Amino acid sequence: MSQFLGTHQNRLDSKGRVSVPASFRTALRSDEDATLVLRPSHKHPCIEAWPARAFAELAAPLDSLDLFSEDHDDLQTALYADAFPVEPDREGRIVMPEFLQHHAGLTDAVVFMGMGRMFQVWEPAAAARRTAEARERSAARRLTIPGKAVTPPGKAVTS
Amino acid sequence: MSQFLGTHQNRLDSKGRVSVPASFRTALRSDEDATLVLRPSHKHPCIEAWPARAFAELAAPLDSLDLFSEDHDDLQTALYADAFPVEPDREGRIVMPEFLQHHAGLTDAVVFMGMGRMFQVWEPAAAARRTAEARERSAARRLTIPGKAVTPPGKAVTS
DNA sequence: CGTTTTCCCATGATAGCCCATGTTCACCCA
DNA sequence: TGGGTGAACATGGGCTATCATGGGAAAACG
Repeated sequence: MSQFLGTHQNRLDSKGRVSVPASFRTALRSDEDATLVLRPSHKHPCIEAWPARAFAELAAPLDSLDLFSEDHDDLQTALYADAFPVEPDREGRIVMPEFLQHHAGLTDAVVFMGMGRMFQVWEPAAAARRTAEARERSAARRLTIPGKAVTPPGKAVTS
Repeated sequence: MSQFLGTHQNRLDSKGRVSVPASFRTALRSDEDATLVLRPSHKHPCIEAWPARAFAELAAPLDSLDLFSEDHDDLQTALYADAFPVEPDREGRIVMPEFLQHHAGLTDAVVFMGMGRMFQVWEPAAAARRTAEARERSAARRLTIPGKAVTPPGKAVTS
């Protein structure tokens, strides 16, 4: 299964490097291209990390938009301009661009949160808050994953 | 597909390992991938264990949800970030992540409860309380099993 | 030519792999 | 039907490969 699962904590060294958790690396290896695309999340103070492949798929819908529309322009800018491609070194580390460190408020320790197709990078305390919030809200609103693939998509989130 | 049935009790060793009950292992082997995905239940102080295959089916609908909805975000976080993939060693044991041991209040002995598509892992006393409660309430409300051999959609995932 | 970035090697810690053993359970045979 | 016997199971512990992390040397950059 090539998904990003679980939560891991590693350290930023003096050069701004962090080891990508081993399990995430193996998930990455299933892709032919080990490149990661880092971008600031626009919802949270964290960094999103997409495998190159997945990022491409994510961006693909852009092509269907009107090339000269405002929306297209904005989206394109938002999506591409803030993106940093990084390649893990042979030890499996990546360097966190200064800009992104600042966006996520990273200092010493960093937390990697698996999100399936991609993963997020957080400052530990912020990560704890976020997971607590997500757990709470999922439980409170009785969010549930629809059973089986039989369910027509759309009425997905049942109570 | 074979199912997880019955209740078994085993011990956590000093390294945090437990033997998965033999009958559950054979049920697992019917899958091509023996990986288990462990997650904290959000309804009970116990751990849910899903075969990789079943977990993938469970999570698949997430991809069809609106990428920008809050609900999707919360669900994704709650589902993936708290998930721990584990692979039984050749003796059929798995290591219980510290975090999950704490969530379920595990100390020495642990109870495995078959739940059909997946199974749960409990602290023995809590398991006893839970089964008693479940029996009682089923009897009181005269719950019956919905007809057909078809899996009831919706109910499935609620832990 | 100085400074920064990238590559490479070294090391301690950790987690996973593998072998060993006591015990229980099931099956077979007397 | 009871006892014996063998295999499967649960458990313990050692050892090795992998991982995370640090630092130094070479290369790129301005």
